[in-house]
Amino acid sequence: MPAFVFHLWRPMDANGKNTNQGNTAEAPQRPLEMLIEQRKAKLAALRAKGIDPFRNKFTPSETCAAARANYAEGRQVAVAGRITAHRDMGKSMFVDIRDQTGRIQLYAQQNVLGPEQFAIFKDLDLGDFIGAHGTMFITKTGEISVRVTSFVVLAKALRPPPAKWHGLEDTELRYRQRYLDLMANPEVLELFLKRSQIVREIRNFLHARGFVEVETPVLQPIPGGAAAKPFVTHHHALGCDFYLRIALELPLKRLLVGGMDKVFEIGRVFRNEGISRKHSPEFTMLEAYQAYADYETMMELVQSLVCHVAEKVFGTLVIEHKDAQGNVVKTIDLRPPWRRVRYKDIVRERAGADWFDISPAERRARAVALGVEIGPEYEDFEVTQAVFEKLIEPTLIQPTFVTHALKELIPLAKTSPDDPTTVVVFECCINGQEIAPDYTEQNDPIEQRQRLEQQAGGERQKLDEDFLIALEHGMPPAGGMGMGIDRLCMMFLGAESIRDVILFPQLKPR
RNA sequence: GGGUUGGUAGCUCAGCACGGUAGAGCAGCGGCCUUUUAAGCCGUUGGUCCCGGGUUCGAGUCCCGGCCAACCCA
Repeated sequence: MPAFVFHLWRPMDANGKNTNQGNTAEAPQRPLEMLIEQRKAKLAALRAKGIDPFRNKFTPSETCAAARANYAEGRQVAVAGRITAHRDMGKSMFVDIRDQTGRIQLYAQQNVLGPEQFAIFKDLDLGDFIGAHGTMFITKTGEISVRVTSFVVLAKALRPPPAKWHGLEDTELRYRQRYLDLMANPEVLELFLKRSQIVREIRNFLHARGFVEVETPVLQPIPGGAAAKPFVTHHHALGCDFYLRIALELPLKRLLVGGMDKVFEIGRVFRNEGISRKHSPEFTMLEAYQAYADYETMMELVQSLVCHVAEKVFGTLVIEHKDAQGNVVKTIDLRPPWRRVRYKDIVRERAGADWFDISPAERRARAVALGVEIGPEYEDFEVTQAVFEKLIEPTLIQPTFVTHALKELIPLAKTSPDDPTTVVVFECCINGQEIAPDYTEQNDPIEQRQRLEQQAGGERQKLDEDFLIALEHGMPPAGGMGMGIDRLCMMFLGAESIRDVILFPQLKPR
C-alpha cells in the first residue's frame, strides 16, 4: 500500500472546527487522499454538530445474528456493527451492518428520525461503525430488518473499505492487510473462527484426558528436538545469542523427568527454511507426552483427538472439500479405525516388493526411474525417504498411520525389537501431508547421548548437555506426539495453502 | 535458487499479439426516489498504468534490468 499520507494534514483538520465544503486551497492530489479528505470533512462536520464520532461504548441487546434468529414483529432491539452496504431511497434508506456473527438490515426513515438525525444517517459512509435502537419488522421483500428509532456513530472510518461485491481478491493485500480480507470476505472470517474452535477443542480434549498444559521457552540457547535451521536472536543484557525454538520436545521431556506425567503445549515454533504452500517459517505445533505410554497409546490419542475435533466443530467425521462452485473435490473419511501400515510395506507397494533386497545403487537407479530426483549426496535411507515423500505421502488422503520408519530418520525414538533397522514410531498422514510424527520416546540416557552426538557431528557446543543430564536423572517410559496445527486446519478447512489458515503469514517486507 | 503468470482509479477488471489523447462497473461527489438488497435513473470527480533504463517522432503496450506476489520445481 502507498505510504504517502503523512505530509498533508494541517492543524485546521485536527480541531475539526473548519467545516469548509472541500475547496481547500491545498487540495490533496491523489484520489485515495481525496476520499480520505472527504471522510475527514464528514468527521469534522459531526464534531461541529457536537457529535463524538468515536464513542466509547454502546451496549447492544444482542448480536446481529441473534436479532435475526429471534425475530418478533415490533420487538425492540439494539444492534451494532460496521456498515457494509447502503441503499438510499431518498427520504428513507436501508443499510446493512455486520458484526462478528453476521449482518442485519437497518431501515431509517426521515419521518421517524427527524430531518436532522436523518441527514446525519445519510451522511454515514461504508466502513463506519454505528449502534442503533429500533423495532423489528419484515420488509415486503421478506428481509428481517430493524426500523431505526435512534442511532449513534461509534467510529468513523477514514479510509474506504474494499468493494462490497467482489470483496478483496488481491492475494498480496489479503495477506498483508488481513483485516481488510476479514471485513470484505465473510467466509475468511468464518474460516478463522473455525480455526479458533479447532484449537479450543484440542485443548478441551486433552484437558479432559488429564493432560497439563504448560508454556516453555521460545528463546533457547541450543535449539533441539528436530532437525531444522533455527532463527538467531540476541539478548542485549545477557550479551548472548538465543535461538527461537524449532520444536517443543526437549523442555516437555524435562517435565516428564520432573514428574508431570501427562503434559502438552500448543505453541509457535520457528524454522528458518524455505517457504511454500505447506511450509511457513513460523507455525503452530501441538506436542503431548504421556508417561508409561507407548506409540500405540499415542496412535489412539491422535485418532481420538482428531475425531473429537471433527465431531465438535464440524459435527461429522466425513470432511468434504469444495471448489469455488461448491462441487465436492475431496472427501476425507475420518471414521476410525484408521489404516495402519508399516513404512517398509508401503514403500514396497509403490517401489517394488524387492526394494529393500536390492543394492543401494540399484535403489538409487530405480528411484530415478520412478521419477524421483535424487541428490548425489543422499544417503541410502534418504533415497527411500525421497520415494516416500514424493510418491507415497501425497497419495495418503485418507488418515493413515505409517509405522516403523527407518531408524536413521528419527534419532530420538526407540529401536523396534522385531526389526532393528526401524524405530517404534508412527507418522500420521492425512490430506496428503504429514500432520503428526509420533513415537515411543527414547529414555536411555546413554543411547540418547550417542544419538545426539552423532547428529551434532563434530560441533560440541550444539549438544544440549542439560537435557542429557535431565535424562540421566531418569525419565519414565513415555509416548510422545506432535501435530502441526496449521496442517490439521488445512485438512479440516479445505485450504490449499498454509497461508490461508494463518492470520498474518510472513511475506517479504515492503 | 530456477521456471511460469500477474502488478492499470479506493476495490474488481478491460486495454497490450498489431505503439497514436487511459476505459468500464462498483465506491465517491451532485440531483430524483419512504420496503430496497450487487436497488434504480440522470450527471460527475478521480490515474506515478509497480520502479528504473532503452528503442521510437510518439510506450500502459515493444526491449533490458529491478521490486513484489501467486503457482510449479529445487
